[in-house]
Amino acid sequence: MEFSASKTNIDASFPEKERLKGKAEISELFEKGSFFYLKPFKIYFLEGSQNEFPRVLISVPKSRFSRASERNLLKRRIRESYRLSKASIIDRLSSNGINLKKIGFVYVEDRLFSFAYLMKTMADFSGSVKRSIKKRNA
RNA sequence: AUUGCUGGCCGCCUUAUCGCUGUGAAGCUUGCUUCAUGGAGGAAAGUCCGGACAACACAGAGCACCACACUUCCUAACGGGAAGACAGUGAAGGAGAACAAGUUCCCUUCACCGCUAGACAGUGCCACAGAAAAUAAACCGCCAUUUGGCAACGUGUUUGCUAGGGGUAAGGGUGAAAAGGGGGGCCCUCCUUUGUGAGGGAUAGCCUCACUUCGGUGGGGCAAAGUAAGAGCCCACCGGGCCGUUGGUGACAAGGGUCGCAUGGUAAACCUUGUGGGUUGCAAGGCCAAAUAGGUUUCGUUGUUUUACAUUGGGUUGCUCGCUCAAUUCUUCGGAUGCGAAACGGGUAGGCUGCUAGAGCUCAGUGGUGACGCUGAGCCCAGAUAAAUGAUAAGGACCCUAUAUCGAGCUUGCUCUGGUUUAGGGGACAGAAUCCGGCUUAUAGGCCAGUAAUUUUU
RNA sequence: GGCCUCGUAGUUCAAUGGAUAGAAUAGGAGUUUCCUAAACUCUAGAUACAGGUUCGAUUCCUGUCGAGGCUA
Repeated sequence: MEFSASKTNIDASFPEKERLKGKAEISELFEKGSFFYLKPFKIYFLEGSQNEFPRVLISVPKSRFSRASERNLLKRRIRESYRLSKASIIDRLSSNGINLKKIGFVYVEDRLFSFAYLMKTMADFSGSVKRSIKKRNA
């Protein structure tokens, strides 16, 4: 498939241009994007054109974790798990003809989950996106 | 050695892989790659104080408002710290006249602790209880010099009962507090002006000498106390007020004289006195600046309008608006408005700066009881911004629990201040956001010093 | 980042510094009723935590903890 030519670019890095920032950009995701629940996240996404890398937002609400160190720890774990499973996610989505522009991970559980659990969740991510899109179109 | 208290210090380490980010260098595809080298704390937290820095304001003084409040020192400054003073609490010891006891009070030592100016500048408050609660006060009692009534026989300047008035703070009970504290007010003689009289003695107390375990003990000397009743009256002592003296930089302490000395507590009630405080905060402030909308100026364009949607006067109506009638003024090279273009300035998103070399860190010497200061040498040690400093794996050290075994003890199958093995579990509190100095709060575990108690050994 | 306000029964609110902290409602028990509701009677239940000032603290002061709000 044609996307495989650019597959060399998909490594395990997480540079600044793959992060979602700025008030207008984030508002667009939350107002126009769709969402679904995948424990422990509420995941927002917005579809885009081909050959566009998804930009990612990670959010841990202050109301659930009042300690700044807990929020930092969770955000690092989420970012690390996304970074390590990014290649397989994009590969599987593009093979199904889905291109995402923006993704938002919002942590909605009250407990701190371990890194291994988050890795498992990331493995289910692409399948959940596919199901969500099918359900929305139906 | 264990446990407790106080103070100080540390707060996992190593390797590999994959990532994030600052700085420097090189390369080119000018925003990427490669290499090198940095990358959370003792509280980064709470935002409780104090500063630096920045913008704005500002002749000077007073009032108001807010904060602070023993003294001296440290400090850039502080509501912070150090050393002291004084008060309070606790413990131990001592004194505590005349039988014992030793509460309160007093003295000494040690520890802890204090938002510790002023309560004779003024105002307010002090519930309940209690007679009385702040200009003191008479409920039950007690007293007899007074007045009235009744009774008695001893017929009186009588005695008893009772009522009113007067005096009195010993006793009673209340309360957080009852007017500074705890004691004493004894014995004898004389006089007539029967008195706060004179004299003598005793005791407390004071002075002095010797000894001392510094707490006292012993010797000598001087030496208190008015009254019908009662003691808040009198006497001396401690404490206190006022005025000198001495010591201390000072808070204050010691001691002398004088005043019997009713006048409490609360200022974390109002208040008074003294000292200090301009306001806002790095999202301060400075610079660059897209798109869209709007502003100003210029140019272009016959798109629209310019005898009425203008002005003035009259009528209608109580008045206004409205309606209606009449008059006036201007002109195409002009005005108003629309459209298009350009420029200018403001300024949003966004970006850059402020931004990290500092009241800096380490070491050595030195002054000071100490907080801390001074001198010299060396060092550069986070700067993110939807917010970096991480994840995984392996190994090591540490702690806890259980098991097995060795050792020790004896009650001989149990115990442990011990050593080793195996298995399982644990690693806290917590994340820089302009920067410093403090305070407060959270914190698994470990180390050091001082101190108290207990046990063992010498 | 900066600033302000408030914590009282399960809930909503009271209470000059003065004694057993009050009321409504919810809860529990009982009376009434064939049963339930309503009504009536009784009952348990709280000053966020710690320290201080005071004879005495919900109230005054200080510090923690928690909740809510304002500002850019």
